[in-house]
Amino acid sequence: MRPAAESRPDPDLLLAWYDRHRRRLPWRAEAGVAADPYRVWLSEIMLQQTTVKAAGPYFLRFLQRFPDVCALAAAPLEEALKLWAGLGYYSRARNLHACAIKVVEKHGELFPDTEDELLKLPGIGAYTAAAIAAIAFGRKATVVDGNVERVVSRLFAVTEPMPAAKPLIKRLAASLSPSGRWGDFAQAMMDLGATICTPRRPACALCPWSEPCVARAQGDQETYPRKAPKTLRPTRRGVAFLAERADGFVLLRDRPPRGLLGGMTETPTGAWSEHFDVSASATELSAGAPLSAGWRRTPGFAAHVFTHFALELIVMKARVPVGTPAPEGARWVAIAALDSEALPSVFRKVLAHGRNAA
DNA sequence: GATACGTGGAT
DNA sequence: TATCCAAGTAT
Repeated sequence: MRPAAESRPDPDLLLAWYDRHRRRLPWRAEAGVAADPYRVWLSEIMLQQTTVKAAGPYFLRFLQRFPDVCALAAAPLEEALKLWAGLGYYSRARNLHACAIKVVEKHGELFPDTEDELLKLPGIGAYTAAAIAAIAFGRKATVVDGNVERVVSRLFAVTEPMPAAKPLIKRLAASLSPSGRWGDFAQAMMDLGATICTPRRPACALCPWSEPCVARAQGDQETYPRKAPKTLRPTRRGVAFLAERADGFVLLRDRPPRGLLGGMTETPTGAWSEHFDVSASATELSAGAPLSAGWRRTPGFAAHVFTHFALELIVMKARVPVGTPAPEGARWVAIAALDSEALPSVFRKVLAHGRNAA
């Protein structure tokens, strides 16, 4: 017979732990100080599927450039995309900008303070609506992110695999109700998952809820949350074109407004396919080039891994005369100015690969 | 419900 | 090196 946990998790115990271990984060208000909804919103969008460490510098740069929702709404989308470059999931930046405009134009420059209204805004889903309602406005809300899913699945030993278990986990999470302090409680749940109830080697000895944790009692806490088998990640291949002018300019163009890396800047590239012919000649590879020039294949390739596929790009390189006009839709950009372009990491790799090649 | 959508760090 | 993972959302 398995040992059973003998009590239910006490929300006040978690809040007491939170008060002792509260982390200082760039977007987090000091204890007892009202949070700024704009900062809460901005941070929650940035933290979607993104580590605290990665989001931190971006948050500070955004806040400096766009101190409030009006500043963000008044700026062109391109400004926001440039500041977002490198952070990933670029639809977040597009929705962020759209949301700012909507808040200014339809909500009198104030974020709505209920989950239902927040949910109607672009880029705000179930998690973020609950998080903003609780953290920025102190509303009662069940905030369930990946941390909370892990904490709850262990507390109650939920054996149903993710993501099918999400509704059950939400109900179980909702059963953990503090008597107040909903924002602190939400952050405490997430902090517990981030620092104690970690995916691997959870620090159960330091956990305020180790006693009522069913998985801990069973000794199989690391096996939660259970997950369905993952699918394979295919490799796509293609060609990227690096045209470099003698005076230190490279050819860039803008990607379509939606979809993968939508609205961002790229080095011109052909189609990416799982059935790409790797043995093609330089002439064949140059067929999709943005302009005619002496294209040469550089050794190796620029490799990048996305969530649902890996990418290997052959980098074709050409030196062109200073007077060469940019083709329709493309533009010459000074190498010294690349840092201020909305260039995703994959294209920074292409540039590095091509420019390092002989 | 399944899939598209980035990136960099940890193990 | 391979895999997993991180404060999810939109379609």
